[in-house]
Amino acid sequence: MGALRTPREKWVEAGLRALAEGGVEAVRVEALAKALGVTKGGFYGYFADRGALLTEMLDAWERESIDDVLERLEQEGSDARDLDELARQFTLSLDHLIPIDLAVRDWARRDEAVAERLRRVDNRRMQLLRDAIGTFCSDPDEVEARSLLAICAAIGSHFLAADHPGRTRAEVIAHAGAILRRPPGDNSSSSDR
Amino acid sequence: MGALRTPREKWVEAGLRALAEGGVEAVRVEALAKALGVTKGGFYGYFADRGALLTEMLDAWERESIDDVLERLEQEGSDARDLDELARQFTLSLDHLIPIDLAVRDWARRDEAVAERLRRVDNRRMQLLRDAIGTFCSDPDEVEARSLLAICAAIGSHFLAADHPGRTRAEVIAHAGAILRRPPGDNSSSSDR
DNA sequence: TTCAGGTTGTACGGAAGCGTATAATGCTAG
DNA sequence: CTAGCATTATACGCTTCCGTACAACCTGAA
Repeated sequence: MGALRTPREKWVEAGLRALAEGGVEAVRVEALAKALGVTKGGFYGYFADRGALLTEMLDAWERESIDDVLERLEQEGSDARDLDELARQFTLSLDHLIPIDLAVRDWARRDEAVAERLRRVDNRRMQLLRDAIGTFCSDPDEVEARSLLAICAAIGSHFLAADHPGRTRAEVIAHAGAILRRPPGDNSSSSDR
Repeated sequence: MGALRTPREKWVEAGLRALAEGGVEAVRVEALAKALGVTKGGFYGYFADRGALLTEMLDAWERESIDDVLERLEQEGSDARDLDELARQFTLSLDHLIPIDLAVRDWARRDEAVAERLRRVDNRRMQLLRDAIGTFCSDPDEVEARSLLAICAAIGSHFLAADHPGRTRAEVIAHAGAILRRPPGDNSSSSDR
């Protein structure tokens, strides 16, 4: 057989890179070919059309986003129920995934199939947060609200352009994490008993 | 003179509608013309090119986003320092602006000029939040962190696809607001005295 | 070495989209 | 009513992109 010079996976990788940098609209067959140093000639041997590549890209992203984080947490003996550790693993393993993640979120607003995948990923992450926060917080409503704040901070801070005079964004985020980790005091207005 | 059938402003409005629905890439001259029931013939009498329209769209968005909210707050006698009231006015006046806002955020990740405008808007909103939260919170670091959590929740919840079993997203948001409004108890780990 | 297979380059047709040029149109003032 | 002028429609050239067709090419096996 002929050699497999730029295999299927290369196209997916290049597609995800383009997605991260320029959004869905930047995922163009001919542009990816140029980035790979070939022409689009071989592309249609692997994929029916551009849509097929986009689907496969989402498959890869969903797998990495869910499996990688979970495996990393479960296999390295770290405690998934520690919010600190969770945040660290998130930012570590998601590091290169974040730009893709953000692009997918915008994409999902206009494509229901993408939204469905994002829902699976987000539900998975929310459950990790609930478990972690549940270790020091008994009221389920409070757990849910804190989890929402945590994941919104993780997402939203990348979409936020505001400055923090005299501070670093990372410092403010750290303080926000401390707030969410604070055990609810008796001054809580909710019926916590 | 001839009549002004589809004035400059119509193009900007149509552009913002397209931006809200499909992102920057959906702002196409010929598509806007069709949406306005005309052809692109007259477009280039008002705008040098597509970029000029985009700039003008950003002008309009920035003006509305900042001025409208501020005027609404200052003129209606409502107390800008009440977080509840602030949140209400935000969701009210930003209601139809939210889709545009989200599209601009994604756009800003790839265009420094857009990021600069977004920074102005976000800084303005952050200051409103700081003022409101500062009324019941003395530690500046704590104020900053809570403001960040608040604005990230406002933004991020629109990019989040997760479900909240047995609850409404609005209910969880309401609880999150209650957390952020909770005066810091003595169990705070910060040097708050 | 030769040949058959998959793989790639090149060329094509068609659809959008931009921006320009020019003709048609319809107000509106005089 | 008419002439002038702003507005609009139409047509064009250009570019980019998609997807297809086919020829050229490599590679490994016979």
